Amino acid sequence: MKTRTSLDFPRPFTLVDVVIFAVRADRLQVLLVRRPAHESDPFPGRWALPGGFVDVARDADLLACAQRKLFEKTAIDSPYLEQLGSWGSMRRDPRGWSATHVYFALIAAPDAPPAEGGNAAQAGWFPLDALPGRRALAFDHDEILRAAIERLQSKVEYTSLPAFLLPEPFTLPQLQRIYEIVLGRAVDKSGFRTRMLAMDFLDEAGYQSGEAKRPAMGYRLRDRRVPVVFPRTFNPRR
Amino acid sequence: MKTRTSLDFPRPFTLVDVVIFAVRADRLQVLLVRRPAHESDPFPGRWALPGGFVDVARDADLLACAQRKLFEKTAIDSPYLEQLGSWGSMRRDPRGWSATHVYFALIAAPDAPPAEGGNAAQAGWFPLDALPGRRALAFDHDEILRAAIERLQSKVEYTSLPAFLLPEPFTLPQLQRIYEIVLGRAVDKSGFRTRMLAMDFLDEAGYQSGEAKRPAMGYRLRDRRVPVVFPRTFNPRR
DNA sequence: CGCTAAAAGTTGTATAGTACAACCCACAAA
DNA sequence: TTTGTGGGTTGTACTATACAACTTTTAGCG
Repeated sequence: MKTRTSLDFPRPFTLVDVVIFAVRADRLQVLLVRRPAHESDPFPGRWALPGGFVDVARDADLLACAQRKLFEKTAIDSPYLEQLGSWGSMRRDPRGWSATHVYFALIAAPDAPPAEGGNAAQAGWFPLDALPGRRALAFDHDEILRAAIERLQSKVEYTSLPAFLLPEPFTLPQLQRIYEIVLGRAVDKSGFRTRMLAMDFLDEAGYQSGEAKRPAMGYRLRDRRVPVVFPRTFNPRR
Repeated sequence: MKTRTSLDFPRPFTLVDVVIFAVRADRLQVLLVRRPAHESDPFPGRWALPGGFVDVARDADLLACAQRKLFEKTAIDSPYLEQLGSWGSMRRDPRGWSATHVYFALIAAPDAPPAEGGNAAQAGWFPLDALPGRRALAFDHDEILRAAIERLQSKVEYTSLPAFLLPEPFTLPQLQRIYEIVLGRAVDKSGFRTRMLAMDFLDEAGYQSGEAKRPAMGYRLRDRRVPVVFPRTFNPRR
């Protein structure tokens, strides 16, 4: 290895992309945007994760950049946001060596379609079981999205992550439903309740009437910044 | 947001750093290297994580770059290597906006000091309880190192990660010792064994005599690429 | 006004997986 | 041959939970 005293060498592109999850219509969905149609752009017209180049003048750091990109697409300014990982290689972008820092966000389901935010790019929600076909996304976004889904599903087994997919206050049956949707299987009601309440991360917020037959207790997260980690996973006795 | 048709805008620096862990002398240790002493370099003479700029000509992707940097420092070519995360901001490097992709590696303890690899940089192993003082590392490497330690310790609670810190074949008592060193607390022998064997990720490799009084069964990992995830954490009855 | 359906929430039981502790076993050194 | 040390096993108590049956509270309706 040579010691580099000069900084005069080629630099890769630096990007930030965001995988935005929400539960809409009882299904886990992801927000995708369409690439511009100009033939001069890579992957014109293809669906892609929202994101783009870091702007060294505007973005103080990677997280701020991710928050900016998320806000531009959803007008949501304080979602749950965690770093997923980074992908970089000389091949992933035809324009040259590029590396993207990927975050994943969990937001409460908006009923309306995504805000167009004044910018021309189309955006759309895609249920995970109805994604654009394999290899259909731009760049390596197929692979990134798979990694995000895997991370989400595995963390849902042993954390309170799904709580970030609901607007507050939410009830325990609602929360359980989200767990079942993300995990793709039924969860026992009794065990679920004792576990959630035992972890002591929820604050009561009064009974929620009107939603169902009998009013259910509403809860808020005591700390919206970080999920709670359970000491065990949910283990059905197969 | 403007659509960027031109690629003529400033790019951040792109780096890769590696946090290399090993257990030596019954303590968890990290490999650090000294920054060059030139006053023109940032943080001259300070300890830092091994790493540096991505070389767009040599490095096919981020992982390859991390492997290269690790090999240059340790001459080890197939350790356990996983991505830790990335850190990027306009402030972390005085030379300008920079982003580093950080990997963490677990290697079997080398008895010899780190290979100097022909390059002048000094390198040294530091036990976690005897690190250079707070704020002593270059860049934001203090923060990165703390994150790496946190990730390692939390994953050790519920994965087979410590197995990558031992040369094969290893015995269960040896493996248990590594768990105890990393976790910083005693682990029950009986429970440890049943758990490890129940997870079915070890292959017997014959009795290892000479190590202790009574020969112990040696084991090899069935799959050296990925750690095994346990359904529960170790939970002493406080 | 009471009956009924449906969802919220509770209670009870069997069981799996350990934490803890006491034990036996194989070898090496004296 | 004895003895010490670490490897490995066995046995018991306990805890969380999976599963299932149950009670409670409301809305809707005749």
